[in-house]
Amino acid sequence: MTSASPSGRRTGRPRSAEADRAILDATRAALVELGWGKLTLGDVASRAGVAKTTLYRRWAGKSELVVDAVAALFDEHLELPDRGGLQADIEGVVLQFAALLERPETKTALMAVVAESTRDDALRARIRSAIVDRQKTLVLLGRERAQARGELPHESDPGAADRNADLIFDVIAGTVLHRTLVSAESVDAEWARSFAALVVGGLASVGTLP
Amino acid sequence: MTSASPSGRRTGRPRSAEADRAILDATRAALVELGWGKLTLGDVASRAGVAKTTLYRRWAGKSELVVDAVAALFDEHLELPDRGGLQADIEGVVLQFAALLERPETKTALMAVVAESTRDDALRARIRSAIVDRQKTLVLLGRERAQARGELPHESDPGAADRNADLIFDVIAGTVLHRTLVSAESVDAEWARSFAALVVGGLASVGTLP
Amino acid sequence: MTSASPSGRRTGRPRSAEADRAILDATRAALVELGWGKLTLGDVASRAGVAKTTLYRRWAGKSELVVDAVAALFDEHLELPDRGGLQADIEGVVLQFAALLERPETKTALMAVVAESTRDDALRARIRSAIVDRQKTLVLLGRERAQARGELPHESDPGAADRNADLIFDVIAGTVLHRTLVSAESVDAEWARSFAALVVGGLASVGTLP
Amino acid sequence: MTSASPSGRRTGRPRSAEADRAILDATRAALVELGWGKLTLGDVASRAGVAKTTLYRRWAGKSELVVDAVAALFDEHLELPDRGGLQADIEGVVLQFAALLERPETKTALMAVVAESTRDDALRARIRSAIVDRQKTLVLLGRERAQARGELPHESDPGAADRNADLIFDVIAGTVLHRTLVSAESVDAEWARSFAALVVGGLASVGTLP
DNA sequence: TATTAACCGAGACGGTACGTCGGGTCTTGTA
DNA sequence: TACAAGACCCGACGTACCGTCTCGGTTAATA
Repeated sequence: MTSASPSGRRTGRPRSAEADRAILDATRAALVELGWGKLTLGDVASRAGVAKTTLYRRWAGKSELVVDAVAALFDEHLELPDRGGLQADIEGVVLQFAALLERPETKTALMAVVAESTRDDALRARIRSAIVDRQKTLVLLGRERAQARGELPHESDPGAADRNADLIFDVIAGTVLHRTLVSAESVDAEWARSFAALVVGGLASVGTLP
Repeated sequence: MTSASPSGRRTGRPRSAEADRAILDATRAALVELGWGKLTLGDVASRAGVAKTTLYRRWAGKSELVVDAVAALFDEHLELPDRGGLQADIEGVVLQFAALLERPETKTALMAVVAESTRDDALRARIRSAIVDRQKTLVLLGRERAQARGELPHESDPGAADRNADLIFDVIAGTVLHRTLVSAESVDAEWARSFAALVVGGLASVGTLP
Repeated sequence: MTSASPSGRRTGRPRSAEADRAILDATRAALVELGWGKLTLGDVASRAGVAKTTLYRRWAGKSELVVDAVAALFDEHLELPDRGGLQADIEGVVLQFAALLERPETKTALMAVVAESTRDDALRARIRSAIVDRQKTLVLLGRERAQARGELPHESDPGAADRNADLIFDVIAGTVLHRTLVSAESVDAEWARSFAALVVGGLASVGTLP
Repeated sequence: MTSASPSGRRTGRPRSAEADRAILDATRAALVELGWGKLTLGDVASRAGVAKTTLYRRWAGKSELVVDAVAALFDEHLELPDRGGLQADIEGVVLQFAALLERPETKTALMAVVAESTRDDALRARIRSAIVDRQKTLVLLGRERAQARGELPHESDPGAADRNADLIFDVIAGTVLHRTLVSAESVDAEWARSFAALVVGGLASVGTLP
């Protein structure tokens, strides 16, 4: 008897991990060269040296593939180094996020998959778990640090705390996104300083209210 | 600036204004039913009772058509009623913008055309002039009113004033956009109040700094 | 009023007769080069300088297209020159038919479409009207001539006459087909003479029976 | 002559004879259900409860497999019972051959593999040895019997005798094939009688010629 | 009022990509 | 070594849209 792995497939040739990697790399390269609109799955497959069927066996379509391809970039490039103070931490994450959004593959892909996700719940869930929620942990971590430093009070009502974190997350991510992709202007250190000051000021004033 | 465009055509049958209207209406209807991704120009044409030729004579492609179709909604539905105070004005515009973004045609279209525009300068310019700049005037108007009420100081340096308005615009538009489309959560009066308080608090604290 | 062609399409761009011709030519060329098995409609289209859609607008599939393409060859190359006697006429048509079946495009195509037609009634009808029935008229014409010459009696029962013609048709066409494609041996003048003698002898002996 | 083919493999697991049988049965079943055109080797393998590898180890492709599958039917169902006279013997073999060709698996397969064989010499050889030559022995046997009965003379020139047998074979097999598959009409006893009469009459008249 | 140039609908056209299917090969674990 | 399973590469399938191009026919400003 032995084995009987509960869910896993047991027989047949196993899927090639090499192929997975090659496909995601090819997807990012194609995004850089062609952008979302002109990217085709046939082209991705041939760049990856892989048959189209191999690609479709793993991903249901362009959107799902691109989400996974750019999610890896978010994992690699977003972190929250401790800069010693709340405003400096915010500046840091803003600059990091902006740098990510200015990469050609991210810039062209992120808005597109979000647009698709407005009509596709499964895709939205995938974006949320692969990209959005991971960014949000940075906000939570930043708050913890600020509270440890005494820069922010400990919130007594946990519901209010969550709402507050969500708000701050939308403010930071949304503002940088809009600046970068809609206004199409670059984020430099000075802009990051101004924006972080605004947020910190806002937090301070809100914190004083009951 | 009367009429008589010097090089304009003079003879022949003029274009049907009826057709323009029918096409834009059909575009919005198709966006609601199908979303950006599944919208096809052939379908728009047949909904509008119009030949594809007629459509292509007026718009270069899907993106341009959709920008014009949703721009009309922005023109119709965005304004800045005077609610008597800066924070209330911000709350009002936030709720209005959120309501617009929750319409199915806007939700699916706006991110998509922005995504396309990351690779197409002409499209970006069209979006800017047809949609973005018109929203920005609301920010400028709001500032004027707040200054007239004495809620905000007059900025002496015009460059700094512009930068400030741009920042506030990115904060407001970006946050609402992110909340609505990325976080996919609705904007209610309470959220609008919290967010507006944050912005006003931030503005106050920044205003006090040199 | 005037026109109103009852069934014909009136509006829109008319179909290109040039395309029809180019597609059939390309089909024959591809049959020669590749044979039935390796012939693809995409390749035919590109040889013809035509889009695949143009091809599919006219023909439902490979079989239908090939039937039409080879039918044209039958029309061009089968006739019944009067050689002055029944046996000589049969020899002539046998040689002609064999020459047709030895062309590479016919050889590879005819059996293939007949094979397909065993499962497709519409295809069988198409083959019958485009190819088979036209050959059969040669048999009927040959009989008329032979009767005019006094070589064959006039059949009094029309049903028996039809059955007889069908039989002779199956004998002639079938034997040549089998010799050429199944036995895969060539048909020369001597073989044609032997075969025609057999048929004429058989006819004579049958004719003497009640 | 038992086994022990000199160069044959000796070690390892021997091939399953069960699998061979299951594959050929599955092939015939699939031919009946799907016809040649829609028959796929993957489907045959799964019907047979066998991996595709196992199938490809034994046959090079669809054509070869189908030739073997239908050849078995020819072996089973063709024989030449002695009916006491040349014409009756011919009628018998005609009816038998026609019955075979009216089976769905034979009907759809035979023309298809012959069509393939026009471009594939190895396949043609396989068809010849597995199917055609076995039918031809019936013709030779029939001639022997007729000569024994005194219905046909002994041919002095062996070359002419071979040519004659080939001709009669093409006439009989070809005519039945054409009647059944091209004309798509059934072969009944009366048609068989007419046709056999024609052949016997032809043979008689030819026999009298030098 | 007649001319005439630009418009209009319909739909065929050459393309490109789609997502699926089948062919034949290869790579697992098991017998 | 064979076997079942199933992933692999390849190439064709038939469809859908793209944006362009004829068609025959209409319409309004101009001459």
